[in-house]
Amino acid sequence: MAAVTNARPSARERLLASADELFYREGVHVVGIDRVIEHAGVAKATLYNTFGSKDELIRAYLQGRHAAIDKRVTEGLNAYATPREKIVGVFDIQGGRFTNPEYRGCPFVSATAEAMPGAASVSAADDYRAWVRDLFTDLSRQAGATDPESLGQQLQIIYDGIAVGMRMDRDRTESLAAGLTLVRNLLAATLDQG
Amino acid sequence: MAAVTNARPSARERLLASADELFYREGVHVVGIDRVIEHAGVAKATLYNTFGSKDELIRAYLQGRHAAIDKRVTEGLNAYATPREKIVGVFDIQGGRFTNPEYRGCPFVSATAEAMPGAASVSAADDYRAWVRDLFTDLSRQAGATDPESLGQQLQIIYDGIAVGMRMDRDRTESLAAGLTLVRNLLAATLDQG
DNA sequence: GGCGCACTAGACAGACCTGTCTATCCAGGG
DNA sequence: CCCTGGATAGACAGGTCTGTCTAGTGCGCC
Repeated sequence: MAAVTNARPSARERLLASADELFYREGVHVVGIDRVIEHAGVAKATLYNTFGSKDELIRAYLQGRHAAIDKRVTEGLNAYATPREKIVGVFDIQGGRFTNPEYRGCPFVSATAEAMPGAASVSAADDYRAWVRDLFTDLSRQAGATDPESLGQQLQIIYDGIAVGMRMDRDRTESLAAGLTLVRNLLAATLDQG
Repeated sequence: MAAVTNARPSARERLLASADELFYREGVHVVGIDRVIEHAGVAKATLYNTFGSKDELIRAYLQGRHAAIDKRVTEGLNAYATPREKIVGVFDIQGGRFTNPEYRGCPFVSATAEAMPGAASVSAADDYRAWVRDLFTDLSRQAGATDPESLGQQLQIIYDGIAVGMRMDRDRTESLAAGLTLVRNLLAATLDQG
């Protein structure tokens, strides 16, 4: 007993955790491979055997962020009863992240800000944005919107705008509060009566 | 005659034009000094004599963008009669830029995406964001909003959200149209009756 | 003519980047 | 026992980055 399968995480897991922390905090262009492997305690050859290139490591980092957000939002939405409440719920759930002092903006917006057209980050960001759009559109449809695509897109605009404001402006709670007001008024105007 | 004061632009002007083009199209981190000076046809020593560092060149580039937007918006707004129309006018005027195929997102969002805390780009972006905020807040006040600060912030969220969507999504006109709908509904809800 | 100044070309330093390669180690399974 | 496979450290190649420095050029103005 005490086989102590203390199981130090695998090299792949440590690399991803290190990449997630450093890439998010400082940026995918700013952080070099050497810092990622040094922080992970992993040899450089292991990184290239596992991921093949820095670009693919960035893709894996963004896919991990996507999966984590999906899980957090999907599970969090169970606490909300109606589709309409769930829409506001998305902003509540993500707003909790946004107000974290370590929040540095949407990782997909940041990673693609200076990406070349074919970069892995771009396709990872496309996937994420499609997921957000579908989430809002589906909830809008369930809430009985007459034009759920349009409402979904408007919600995504607010979602993006809040994320930008919370990264770049001083008072973050202010930005989140204004965004929530915007969402509630939008839902009232769109869903109550036609 | 024909003194042909063809007046080739000064080294400073050529550097700024080159930086504006390359930094905006490809990103301030991606484009190196060598490419800026080569495209400008200017010696490296001249760049460092004129601006002192790459960081200050980036600041000058962003200040130039800020001044150009200020001029374009301020002049464009003369065509709109009421404060309320002017608010929508800001989105019309900037929307024209957003739909340009060379649009690559808000230069301040992109330049600061991976900037270190003390970088020149951060303070230039702070100045720009304060200008946008004041513009919307002042117009909201003139339009008779009961809480112009709140309305101004909500408008900035929409403004930022449109810019993000137009950079990252396929169909740009769709994003702009949704944003304009959002703005009009917001104004109707906020300004008509109290 | 001659002075000063803005500019030019380009080498150079020193650091950092991604990615490859060698050589070694160690644990688990047959 | 030995073999395999994943992991290790670290040198290395070849390139790029910012910023400095030297040396020289052309032009306006006194």
